[in-house]
Amino acid sequence: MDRKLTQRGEERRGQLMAYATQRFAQNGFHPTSVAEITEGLGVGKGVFYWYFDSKEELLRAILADAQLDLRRRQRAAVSGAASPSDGIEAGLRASMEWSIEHPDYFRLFQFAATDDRFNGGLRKGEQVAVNDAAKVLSAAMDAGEIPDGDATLLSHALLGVNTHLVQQVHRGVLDATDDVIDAAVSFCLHGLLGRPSPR
Amino acid sequence: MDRKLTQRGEERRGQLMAYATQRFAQNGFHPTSVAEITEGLGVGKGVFYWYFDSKEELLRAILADAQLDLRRRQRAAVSGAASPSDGIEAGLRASMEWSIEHPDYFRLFQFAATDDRFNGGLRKGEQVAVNDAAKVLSAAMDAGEIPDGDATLLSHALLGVNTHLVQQVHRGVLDATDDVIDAAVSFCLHGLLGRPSPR
Amino acid sequence: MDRKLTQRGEERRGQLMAYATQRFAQNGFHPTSVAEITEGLGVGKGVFYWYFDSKEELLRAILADAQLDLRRRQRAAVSGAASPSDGIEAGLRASMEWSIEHPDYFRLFQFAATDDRFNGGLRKGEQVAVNDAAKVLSAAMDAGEIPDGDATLLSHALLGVNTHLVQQVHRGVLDATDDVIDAAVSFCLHGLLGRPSPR
Amino acid sequence: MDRKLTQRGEERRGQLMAYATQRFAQNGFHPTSVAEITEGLGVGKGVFYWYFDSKEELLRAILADAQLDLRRRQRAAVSGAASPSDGIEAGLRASMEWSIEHPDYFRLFQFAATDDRFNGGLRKGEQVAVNDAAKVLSAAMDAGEIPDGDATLLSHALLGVNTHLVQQVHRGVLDATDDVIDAAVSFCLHGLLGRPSPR
DNA sequence: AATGAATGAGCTTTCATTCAT
DNA sequence: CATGAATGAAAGCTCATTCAT
Repeated sequence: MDRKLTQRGEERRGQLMAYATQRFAQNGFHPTSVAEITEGLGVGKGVFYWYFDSKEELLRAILADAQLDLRRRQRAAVSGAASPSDGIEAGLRASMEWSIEHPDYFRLFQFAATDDRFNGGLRKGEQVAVNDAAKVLSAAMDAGEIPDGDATLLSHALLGVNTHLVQQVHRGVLDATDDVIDAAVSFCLHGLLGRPSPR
Repeated sequence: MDRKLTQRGEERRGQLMAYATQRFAQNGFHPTSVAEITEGLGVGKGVFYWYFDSKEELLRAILADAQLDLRRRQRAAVSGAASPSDGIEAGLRASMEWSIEHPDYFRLFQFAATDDRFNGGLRKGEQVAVNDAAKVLSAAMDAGEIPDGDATLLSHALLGVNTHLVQQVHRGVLDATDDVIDAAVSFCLHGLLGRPSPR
Repeated sequence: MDRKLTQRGEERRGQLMAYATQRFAQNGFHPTSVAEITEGLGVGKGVFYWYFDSKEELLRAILADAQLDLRRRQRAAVSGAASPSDGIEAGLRASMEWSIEHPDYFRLFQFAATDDRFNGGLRKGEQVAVNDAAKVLSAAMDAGEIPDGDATLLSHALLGVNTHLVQQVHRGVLDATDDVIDAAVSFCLHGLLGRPSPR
Repeated sequence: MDRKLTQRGEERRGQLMAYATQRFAQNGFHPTSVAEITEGLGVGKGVFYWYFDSKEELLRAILADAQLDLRRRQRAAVSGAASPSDGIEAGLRASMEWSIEHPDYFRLFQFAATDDRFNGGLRKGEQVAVNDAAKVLSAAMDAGEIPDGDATLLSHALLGVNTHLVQQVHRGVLDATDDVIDAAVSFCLHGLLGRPSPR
């Protein structure tokens, strides 16, 4: 679907994506029908297929957009960091903040992770982020700042903490205060530091 | 569906659940049809509805079974622990081991978490586990073993690490060696210890 | 679709094929919807897909059945012939009679010939019939009964006469009397004989 | 749609018809969408409906054009013939040559013959041609050149041979050499001559 | 003349569920 | 208990056609 869109077309496409994001996040992808989306926007069903090849493609487009936005945020945060460990912390904070600000995207990520049809695109993105983090961790290990360990594994551990805590926030189990982020960051950094070097 | 089942009936029910677990995990819940399940087992569709009220109920039954099994394993592990912190470690290890051993159940948990129709049952179970863990953490805090903090939040952090690393193992990103579990445990324990409390 | 069908199922399948044959022949394949077929029989839409994988498959099944029937008729006619030329005449007559008796099947053959999706199956059948005829013609040539010529081409010429005249009968341009068949046979035989070999 | 078209307009209309002819012949009329045609030409959908009232009308226009062209060719051929039987042969040859040169048109004729919505126009044209031929045949019968018979029926027999052999050429079953036409003509003429009148 | 967007009826197909046997 | 057949709402998607610009 490489249609050249007019200004108006671009807007419609955006509307469809925004509304679908909402419905998919609230109702689930499979239970949300294309008709529900177009009716919700008060347009004909054909409109949908003018802009997207299929319902699947729509979700993929949404996910790609969201990932792009998240990555931009992370990059911006990390690039302003003074030291490697600062970078890790900044990246962590940026991820969590973004995820808390975008509950719908977060939910779609979670769903997409359970479905191989969408998984692919996400995993590549995740891998990039994890690799970035792993590189920083490796550097820190080489510099003796943190004990040696499997940098990839540790990066995933960070991601796990991050993700799960955000999920609890969205579920209302935890409050969306800065404390959650602070606690997560603290937990992660100490987890990385490992056995406090004897003094 | 509180039918009293004969011996043979129990077996059939078990077959249905086992096969469905497989299909749901591999194909997804929505994309897997009831017909696929009954045909896969070579039985008529009536059989399915003799044992389950609906496809939804089937998944709920599978999830309940799985949770029960997981909890049993955790309880057994924790109950044999000498100290609170030993209990935390044992519980963590037990969770990860079970999750690695049961990829299909793990996938279904992940999926169920994204769908409010199934979420409910799981969350109660998760909450119980988290509360158990939080209690131990609180005790450890009171005993000065670990610094004060939000016990619930920390429990979720543990769960996040656990879950995410297992996922990577299932995805083949990480190898299913004991090292993963060791690293996770170490990461978690140090995360909990946080800044070594001044003495 | 290799379902084992009960007696009742076999009947339903037959009903669907018979009714669809009628509708496809009268209305055309594309313009006839599956709904039209099931509604015409007063059954649910699902019934259709219980017996056939798709509308396409249904047509293919109809065509295969029809071809089988036609071939049986031809074989029976030819097998009873005393001489080669008798066989040609008998086959020709059998073809035309069958085609005149089965206007719906005839129409579907005509349509299928215009659509590559259905063409395949038919052409194989046609080729078999043509080859059979060509063999007889070759024999007749060798025996000096008819002048030498391209046996395949001549077989197709016979088929062309046969087919087109039947079409005119169905259209009401020609009357469905034995005269048409007689005339066709005469035309064909003389066409084959060609310039009476000088003696 | 009796729009007066500018020079450029005529060209566009011609482009649309040419491209559609191709697509209809290759893909089939029903399976080819208006969008496919306009996109194939890189023009907007509005263009199509500027020149044609509907997809149906487009096909009718194509068929009418094709018929006109064929008839012109036949008329030219027949008009130059010295004798009635020469005329028959010339007409036959002209038909076959034209049909072999225009596979797309030929295919569309075949398709149109199976659909009552388009059949009408064609049949009138066919009838004219058949009547022309029948008149010549009648004359030949009266003159004792060929045995008496149903002139209309025989004309259709000629048409059948002609049509079917051309089809085989397009299908690659027969080679598009002059031999095919020669053989067809010979077959037809001898078919008409029937039992060589005893002298 | 031409475009891209929009319409919406209608299509093929799926599928959870029910039911006669 | 079990089966195969049936149901029919609803899904995803297509497409001839219209229309504002």
